[in-house]
Amino acid sequence: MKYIEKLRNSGLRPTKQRLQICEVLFDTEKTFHFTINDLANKIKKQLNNKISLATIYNTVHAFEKKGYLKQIPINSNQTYFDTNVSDHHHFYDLKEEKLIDLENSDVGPINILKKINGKKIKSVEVLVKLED
Amino acid sequence: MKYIEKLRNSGLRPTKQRLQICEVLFDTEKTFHFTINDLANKIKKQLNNKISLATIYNTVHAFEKKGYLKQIPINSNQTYFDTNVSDHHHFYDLKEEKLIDLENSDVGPINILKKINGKKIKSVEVLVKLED
DNA sequence: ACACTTTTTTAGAACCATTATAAAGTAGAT
DNA sequence: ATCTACTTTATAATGGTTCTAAAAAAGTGT
Repeated sequence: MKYIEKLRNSGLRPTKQRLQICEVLFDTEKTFHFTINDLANKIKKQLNNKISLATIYNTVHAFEKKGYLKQIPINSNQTYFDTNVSDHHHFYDLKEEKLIDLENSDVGPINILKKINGKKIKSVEVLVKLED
Repeated sequence: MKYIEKLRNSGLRPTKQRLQICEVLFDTEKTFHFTINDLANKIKKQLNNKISLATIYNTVHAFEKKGYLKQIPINSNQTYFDTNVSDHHHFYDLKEEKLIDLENSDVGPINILKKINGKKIKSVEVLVKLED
């Protein structure tokens, strides 16, 4: 299994559940956005066995901490995650309530001129809201 | 009262509660960021009478819909609002969990090159995460 | 001022995403 | 195989937000 080493290298034991969640998240041609609820449904459809909701939460947070997933900053009652961890941005279609990737090259270079003493910039995230 | 007309023009009846919330939100030298919980505490401190939490939620949402407040897109268990409704952005200090305004002039012009068919850009919001 | 309609406020219940708990199961090391 | 630390699990608890339905207030017409 190709994910065993990846997990072990991160200090995460390669359990059956984690490996299966890896398959659902990363064995896809395209990256995608999801909520925990989306992911739970996807897991139920794709796998024969059940994975507890608590495990899904734990695993997603563990993967996020290790940098295999990113949270998308957006106001919603649910938290959105992205399997695309490269530096990029998002459209948010307010009507359809859907996220669309915006590659870095689709957004001109962003230059933050203001500096805060003793703080470093960790990330710059752009959310472009769309209406009809 | 200076807020009576403002409310009436928006189709909101100028009730005692709404006027008092206006005072707390807009009778300040500087704009500020807040959660509903922050606002409820501020109201409790500044006013003698109690305003129901449901009313605070209703009012904040009404004001947001009318454009007197803005939601700040950030992942948190609470929703953050901003009394500064001008076009601007935010730093988010991850350690202190504090928001800092970033004026539009502090961020170079942002040019979204990608277009989505039949959709217009409603807003462009930048969140700059800070670490030590 | 009064009667009438519509909007607003309110306390409390309900909702629901997320987190905590604690017991059972599993992985890895010796 | 045994031991220890980590992981999974079902379920309970938490907590921000929304809903409900009754009481209060605001607006309108007379």
